[in-house]
Amino acid sequence: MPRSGKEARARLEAAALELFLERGFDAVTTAEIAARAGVTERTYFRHFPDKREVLFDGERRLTEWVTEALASVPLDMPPWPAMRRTVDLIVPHLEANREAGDRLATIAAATPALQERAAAKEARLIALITDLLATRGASADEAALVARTTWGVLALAIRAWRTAPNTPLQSHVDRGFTLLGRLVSA
Amino acid sequence: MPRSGKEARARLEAAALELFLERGFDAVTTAEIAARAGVTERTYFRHFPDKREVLFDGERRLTEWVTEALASVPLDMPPWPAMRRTVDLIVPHLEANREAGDRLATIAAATPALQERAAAKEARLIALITDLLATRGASADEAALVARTTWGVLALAIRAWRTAPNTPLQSHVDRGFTLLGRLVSA
DNA sequence: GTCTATATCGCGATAGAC
DNA sequence: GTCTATCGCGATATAGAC
Repeated sequence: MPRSGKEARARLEAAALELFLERGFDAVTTAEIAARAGVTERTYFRHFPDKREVLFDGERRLTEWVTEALASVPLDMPPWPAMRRTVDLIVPHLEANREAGDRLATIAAATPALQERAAAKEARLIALITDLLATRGASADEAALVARTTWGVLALAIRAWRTAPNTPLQSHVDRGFTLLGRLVSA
Repeated sequence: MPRSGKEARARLEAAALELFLERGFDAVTTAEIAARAGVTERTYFRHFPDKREVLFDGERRLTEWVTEALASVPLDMPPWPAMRRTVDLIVPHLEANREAGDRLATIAAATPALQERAAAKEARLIALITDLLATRGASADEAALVARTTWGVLALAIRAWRTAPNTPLQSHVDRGFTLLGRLVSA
């Protein structure tokens, strides 16, 4: 049992995932997660602020992808095309991590508390994108609108992708933007 | 102390609002809310499933407004214009209930747990709108996209309205849709 | 690491309202 | 009288303080 923080954290994540999939989120206690990971409950709460957060480390990576992707887009590109390109750059990451996303979706589907947390994470991510776009020179309104709308298309595409898994995510994304364009201009 | 459930519930809401504004959400216990309302803590939890929910009765009215507004829009109107009209119909309600919204925003601003709940409520409302639009004949994708996007514009307009209170909400809404149109078609 | 506050929920009994 | 809201008591788990 390595005491090194990183490994304990990883074991906690794995233990939580197993237990949640076995019994469902509500039927598992933090004490049980800690026990299966071979640490004390106290240690659990040193790594994660609450019972839900152990499931959302993937979300951290998502924000990194977004930040990096947007940073790689030329500064003279206006907000909307910049975000379209950012979405395109994130898609491969999402495709490569499909299973993690599906697992989370499965567990969260039965747990309102996790849906809340997920909604909050998405809101925070949109706020981050808004800030990044504003830094690139967009007005506050424009930044907020572009962030919300483009991310909305991506979120929608991901959902469609879950029900139609054989179509590449990028196709769902493209279809979403096309549809949006048709709707708004009509 | 009347036994009628409605009054107890109303007293609980009022008591919670007062206490949260006095001391902040985290510094108030459910026992204190119940005490000020003249009931037991157990009774609190019979009316509200958790400590946060007591603040979100207004949200229930919001969903009613949305449902009614959309129901009043002719069925042969396509989803996007139908939602634009729906938003216009909701705006007066929002303007009439500005104070309640401001109060909630004030309390929630300092409380991540309430921001989570608010994000979740918004997600549920968007899901409701999606369903309503689908019932009117929109495809699943179209319904979801229209719901998310139009509500996004409204949410944004409300935020702008809070910082620029002298401009009518409707102007913020119109500005949002105009800006969106410019962005998407560019 | 231990200790504790407090949110949340189950159950049986009671008491207004109709 | 029947309902349903409320009470009183108790149990457990999360989360934070010391």
